[in-house]
Amino acid sequence: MGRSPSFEKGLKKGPWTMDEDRKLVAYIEEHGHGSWRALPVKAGLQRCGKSCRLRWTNYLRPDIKRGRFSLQEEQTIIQLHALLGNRWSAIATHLPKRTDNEIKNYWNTHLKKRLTKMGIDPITHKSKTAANTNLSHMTQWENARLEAEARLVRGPPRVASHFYQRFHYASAPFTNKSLMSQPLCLDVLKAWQGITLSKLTDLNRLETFNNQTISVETSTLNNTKSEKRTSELKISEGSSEDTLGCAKDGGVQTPHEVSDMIHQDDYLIEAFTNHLVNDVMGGDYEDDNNYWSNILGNLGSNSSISSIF
DNA sequence: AAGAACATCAACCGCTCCAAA
DNA sequence: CTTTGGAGCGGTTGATGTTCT
Repeated sequence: MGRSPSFEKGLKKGPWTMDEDRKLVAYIEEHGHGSWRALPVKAGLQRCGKSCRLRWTNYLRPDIKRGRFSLQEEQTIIQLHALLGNRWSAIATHLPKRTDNEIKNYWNTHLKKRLTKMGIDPITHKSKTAANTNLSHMTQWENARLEAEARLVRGPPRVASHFYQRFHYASAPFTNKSLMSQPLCLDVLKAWQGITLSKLTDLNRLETFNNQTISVETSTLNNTKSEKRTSELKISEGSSEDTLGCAKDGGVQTPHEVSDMIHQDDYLIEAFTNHLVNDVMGGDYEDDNNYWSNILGNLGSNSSISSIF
């Protein structure tokens, strides 16, 4: 492939100095970045345009959140990675203020190892061992949920394009500020998850899971911090019918059934969307609580999964 | 205390994509 | 239609920091 342009021109490489950072920030704040290729000369930097762009987008940009990833963010990354693979830039669009590079690094240094430790293949996101039935159960349910999310991420559904627009572009229909600034498809699924869990409580459909009740406190879009709900999930192990319960009309649906239903029934999406827009979106969900901490908290400190974290 | 091993993450490289000529 | 060049993406490297022996 030959030598890089920066080598040929004798441009500086390696870590950026504070002075270089200052020059780059000052220039972009005054003129915008414009053509990255032309920027270094105009800004008085001995760097290639590519290096400047990287430094700006991954480090100097003012709208970047740095530091430790929240467990909520971790969950989002894992879910999106299952859905999108190593498409870091696509994943980054769902994590406001995080860069693709940062997410990629975090995945490679933390999350990948953690999933491996849990016996989950970080590429396929499936349980590596048949013995790990609890996790595969969870994975199965998660997959059904992710399929629905994939539909929303990939493009407009066949029905009701106006609904899609209202979701995909967090704009006029919503007054909540937190909704204005980020893609909504994930939130749709969060809401769905919350609704599903709350329905479980309503219908009191409880099965057993290793004789253990996992109590999951859910904070959905319509739940403010002070109005969190607690749902009890009991999952039947050894039952021929997978029943990580999703209750509907008094019955219990398996993840497969839900997945099929999602595939076959666009009307469901519209109905759900309707419900979400009309009944749920009004609430403040900035305090949407933490998936992992709740799960782990309720599993207890003796749990083998807890020890991984 | 010192060196080895491991972890982290900023930065680079090579490649693809895509718009403009 | 083909070529060209800029922008962006994902994989990888390597400097630095931290932990272990």
